[in-house]
Amino acid sequence: MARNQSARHPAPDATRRSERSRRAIYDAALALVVEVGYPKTTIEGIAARAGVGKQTIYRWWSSKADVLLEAFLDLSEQAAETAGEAQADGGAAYAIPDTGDLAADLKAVLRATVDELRDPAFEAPSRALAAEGVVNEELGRTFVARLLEPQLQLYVDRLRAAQEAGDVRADVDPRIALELFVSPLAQRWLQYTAPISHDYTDTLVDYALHGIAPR
Amino acid sequence: MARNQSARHPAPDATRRSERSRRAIYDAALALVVEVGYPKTTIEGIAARAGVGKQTIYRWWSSKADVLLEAFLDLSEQAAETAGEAQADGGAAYAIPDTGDLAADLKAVLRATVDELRDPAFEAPSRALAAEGVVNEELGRTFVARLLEPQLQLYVDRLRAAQEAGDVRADVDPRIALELFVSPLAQRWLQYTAPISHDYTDTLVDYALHGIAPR
Amino acid sequence: MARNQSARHPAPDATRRSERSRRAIYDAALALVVEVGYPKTTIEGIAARAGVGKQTIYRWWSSKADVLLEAFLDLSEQAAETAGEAQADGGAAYAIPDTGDLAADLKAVLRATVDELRDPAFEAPSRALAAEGVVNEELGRTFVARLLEPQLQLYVDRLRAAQEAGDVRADVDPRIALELFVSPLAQRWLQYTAPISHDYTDTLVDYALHGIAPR
Amino acid sequence: MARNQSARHPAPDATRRSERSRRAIYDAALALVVEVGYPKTTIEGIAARAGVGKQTIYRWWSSKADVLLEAFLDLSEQAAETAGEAQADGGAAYAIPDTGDLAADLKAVLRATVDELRDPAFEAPSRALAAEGVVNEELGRTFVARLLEPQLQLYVDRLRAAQEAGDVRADVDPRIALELFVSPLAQRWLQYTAPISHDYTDTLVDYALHGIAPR
DNA sequence: ACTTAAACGAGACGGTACGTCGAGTCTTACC
DNA sequence: GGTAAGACTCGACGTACCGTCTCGTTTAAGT
Repeated sequence: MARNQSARHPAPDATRRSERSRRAIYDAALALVVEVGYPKTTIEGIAARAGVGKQTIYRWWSSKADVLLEAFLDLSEQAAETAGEAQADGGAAYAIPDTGDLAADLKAVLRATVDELRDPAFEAPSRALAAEGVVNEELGRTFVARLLEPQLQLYVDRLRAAQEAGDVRADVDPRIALELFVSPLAQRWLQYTAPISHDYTDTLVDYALHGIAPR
Repeated sequence: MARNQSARHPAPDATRRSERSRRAIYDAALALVVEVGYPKTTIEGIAARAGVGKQTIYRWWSSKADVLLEAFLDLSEQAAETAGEAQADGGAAYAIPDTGDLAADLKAVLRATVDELRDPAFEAPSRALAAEGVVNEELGRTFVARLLEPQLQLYVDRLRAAQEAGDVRADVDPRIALELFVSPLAQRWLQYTAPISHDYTDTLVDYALHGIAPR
Repeated sequence: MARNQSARHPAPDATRRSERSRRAIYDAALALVVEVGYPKTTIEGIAARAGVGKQTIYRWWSSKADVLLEAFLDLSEQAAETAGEAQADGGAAYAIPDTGDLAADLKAVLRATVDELRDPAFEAPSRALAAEGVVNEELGRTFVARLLEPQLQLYVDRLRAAQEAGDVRADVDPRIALELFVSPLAQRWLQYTAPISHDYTDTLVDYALHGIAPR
Repeated sequence: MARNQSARHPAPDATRRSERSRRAIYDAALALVVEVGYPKTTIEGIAARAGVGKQTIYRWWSSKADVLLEAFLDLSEQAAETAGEAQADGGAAYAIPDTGDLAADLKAVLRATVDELRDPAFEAPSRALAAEGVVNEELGRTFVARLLEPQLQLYVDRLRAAQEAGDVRADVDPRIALELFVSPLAQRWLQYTAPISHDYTDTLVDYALHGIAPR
């Protein structure tokens, strides 16, 4: 995304880019999405609030969604760095704890996720990006690759460890397995199909680990 | 949804409504969403294609999303009626077959769902509605209540039957259980997190029934 | 004007016409022109205010200007009848007094005209009709024939009497002569070129009678 | 007129204004008024014909009448410059000739005016503006101040010269005197009360100079 | 008095234009 | 050459009325 190196104009010189403007644009975009919602957030509005010319936005990003995506990635990275042991490779990732009790570890992480999903500063932009991604495949794939997949990979890692510890069957595909508890939460949140809670995610983990058929 | 009896104008007289225009608007809206995509579908475009004045749309619906929602509901109902034993109450519902083999029944239905999700005539509008619903809570809830939940209820029914047959544990909540295989498919489709296939949904059913922990 | 007997529909049956509606339409049209001005007076507005269907207006008149013209003619006739000795032929005409003093008679009538031009109930509709007539030749000619010319004819009559009395030269064309004092007043009023007053019209009469060259 | 510095938007920067667009708008407005008439001339039509966005019109003018007024002023100035000895101050004014024969001078100028009033390129827009001015006092006053009064002033000047030469009585008010021949012509033209011709204006001058009473 | 057809009130309809907003492009002046 | 500012063309918005077209419902003439 971003970086429209398609045959536009001469192609901007990134070394002369104004860091100040970039930050102001990120801040304005995120603030507006929280305050007035994504559909009413406009490029003109972002430019005005950031004290920036419209052209400066069009020079570096290709669309409103693109601006917001980068702003949100930036926000996530900042949050990651702030909140502690950021990973070396710049990923926004914490590892999932491994106390030896898989169920407890998953429940803990999912409870934290539930809490995060309720924080307006995260909810508004991520909802907006998710919505845009549903209808705009390119953005959707970027969103997944840059934000979602790295997080899911943490579950894959934890599940692999569990397989080695014998807590998960060896023939199970971890990438699919994680969806048993992650996707239901995602759908309830995204589509308002039902409320989310700590109890709910606990239940999901239990069902996912042991199935719903009689043992 | 629709029918904004809030203090708009005097409130139109539904008995005088033109059935012809309504149908033409549904057809135009669905066709445009398929052809040019939801964001480029405009009220003016729908009106022009339907051979209808813009005011006729604004008189009966409050937004583009609202038009499309009703158009899609109508389409679903028609499809249900066409395809066979429609329910008495106008519900768009088929029951899930009960051959006695729960796994096989679920796999069959999910395979059919995968196929449907790939039909452009259904995919374009439902994707558009889902996206809009993510960012517009009111529409989202209506979408769920009118379209999604009735379909999910069929799974609830089948799972309850399975509980009585002893194929699902009695302490399992069917409304949550169904999410183990429905939500992962939904998320992959909606967010392009990974490809969908018959094999994939088969696997989901197996994991959901028996869990991922060693038996 | 009015009575569009052109090949429209079957042609309405005037004998069954609702007198009540006609009056209500006249009243509404005149009131709206006074209250909101001619451009903001709409057919829908007149119909609503008169408690009448739009079709009832379109059935009997061909345009907004046409409605107002008849309404104003009706108003003029009423005013004429009310104010005294209406002429036999239904004309809205009083004769100009003939006291033997031409200058005094003309000044008196023009002073009365100045007063009438300041009465909002007359000013608003007649201004509207005059304006429409400037740009719509057909209406303009009707306006002149039905309203203006009958009034000017009174001056012609008075001037002819004056010619017989030797107060006006025999070789003067009365139809042109009257314009020397009527048109300046009309232009000042219509076009706001300068204020109008009794003194002003008195002066006009003096100049017109004796010229501006040295005697 | 124009320049609505009232609390609209931030107020556009006139130095950045596109001269090309302005000219194109003037040309389109005048052409449309001539071709389809004032009522059927629309802002959208002007914009389309001028190859200009609607917003560019709304940015610089407040109404259709305002556009046309400026277009016509511009046309008049151009005509003045083209046709000869334009005044220094940008006034659209020629002096009225002074051959020593007042009657002949006035008749010559009025004959020229009659001819001009028949030129469609002038007639259509000036009729439209006059009509609008009748019903819209603000525009009417601007029309008079910017277009009409400067022309009438020429008559005032000529009449004053005539007073000094002893051809007009000293106690006559030239501003009123000029109306004796100008206003009748104006009214016949504006309101279609009677045809205009060179003979007619000659007669007006004779009547105005010497009056209609016996000498 | 009863019938019946036209006028009537109401208002939905296909349209056109309104005046506004924002998109994305282009130009100007500044640093 | 990047930038703030903002004018530009363009397209869609949602609204107001236009003039036409049904709908029942009066209502007045002719049986």
